[in-house]
Amino acid sequence: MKLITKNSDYAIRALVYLAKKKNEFVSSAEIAKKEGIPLMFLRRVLPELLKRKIIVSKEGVKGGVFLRRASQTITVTEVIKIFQGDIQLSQCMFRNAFCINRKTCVLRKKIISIGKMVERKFDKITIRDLTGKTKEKR
Amino acid sequence: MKLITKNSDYAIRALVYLAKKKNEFVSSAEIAKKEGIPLMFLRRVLPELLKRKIIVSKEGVKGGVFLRRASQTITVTEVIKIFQGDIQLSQCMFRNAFCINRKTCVLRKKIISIGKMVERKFDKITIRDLTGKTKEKR
DNA sequence: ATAAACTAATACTAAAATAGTATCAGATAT
DNA sequence: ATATCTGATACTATTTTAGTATTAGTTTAT
Repeated sequence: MKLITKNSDYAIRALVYLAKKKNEFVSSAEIAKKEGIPLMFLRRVLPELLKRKIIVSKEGVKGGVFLRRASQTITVTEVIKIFQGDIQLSQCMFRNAFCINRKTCVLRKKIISIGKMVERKFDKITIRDLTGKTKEKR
Repeated sequence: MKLITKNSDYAIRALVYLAKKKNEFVSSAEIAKKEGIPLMFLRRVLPELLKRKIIVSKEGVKGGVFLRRASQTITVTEVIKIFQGDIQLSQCMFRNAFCINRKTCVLRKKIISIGKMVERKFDKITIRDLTGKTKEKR
């Protein structure tokens, strides 16, 4: 049971890195190097963040990316959803024709609510929280 | 992000089925048929439950399995751990040599605590809870 | 105008996890 | 003796995740 894949992980790290450097274009090569992310992997991840308008990019020499939105408005949930979609349950609970109890299935309901809870937790974590610039909230 | 795999799912379903039928040997074929689980799959899952002493089995004609422990003592966490192991974090956070901040990494801490929370939630759900025989606790 | 430094898009391969199947040996009730 | 069951194990298929490579196009500096 893995909560976060490399896609999301790398994206989050990149965003945190950018949050620390705000207001200047940073190349993907720099981020990759500093954060230990495979460059080619990162270069497939960043355009997703661009499409969702989380970052701005500029092509060409002295190009790169930077944050488009304030780091405290970007949540971990948002990033995870881009790369991993919604939290999925055991799929047969939805699809399996044999599962007659689908509508009343207790486990299904419980798992859904646990998924929601995880989402809410991640929702409270912003990129800014991960920069170490803010004091931890309890 | 999938919370439960088929292994765990099928095992849980089988256990719930058994919990409803307590005190008689039930064949894996019956469980498979009634619960819509691929028979051969289930027959690989049940021995794991046997090893952990969650069920008792008898070979041969009129053989089968039944619950060894009271259904309210068997938790979903216990079953999930058998098949999925502990909740894993994003692994690079542990392994990646480049992650200098490992010890202080805020995200890592947060994910660990979220994982623990999920575990605690599943820990509160017993097989009995899933039989529909008990009234739901809030 | 052209070379170097950059991103965008896409196609591809590799590795790992998950899902499912098949086979054979042995136990037991009848 | 045989049909009905489990145990063990090896195998294949599918899906997801991870990572690489290629080509095209943009922009700055010279």
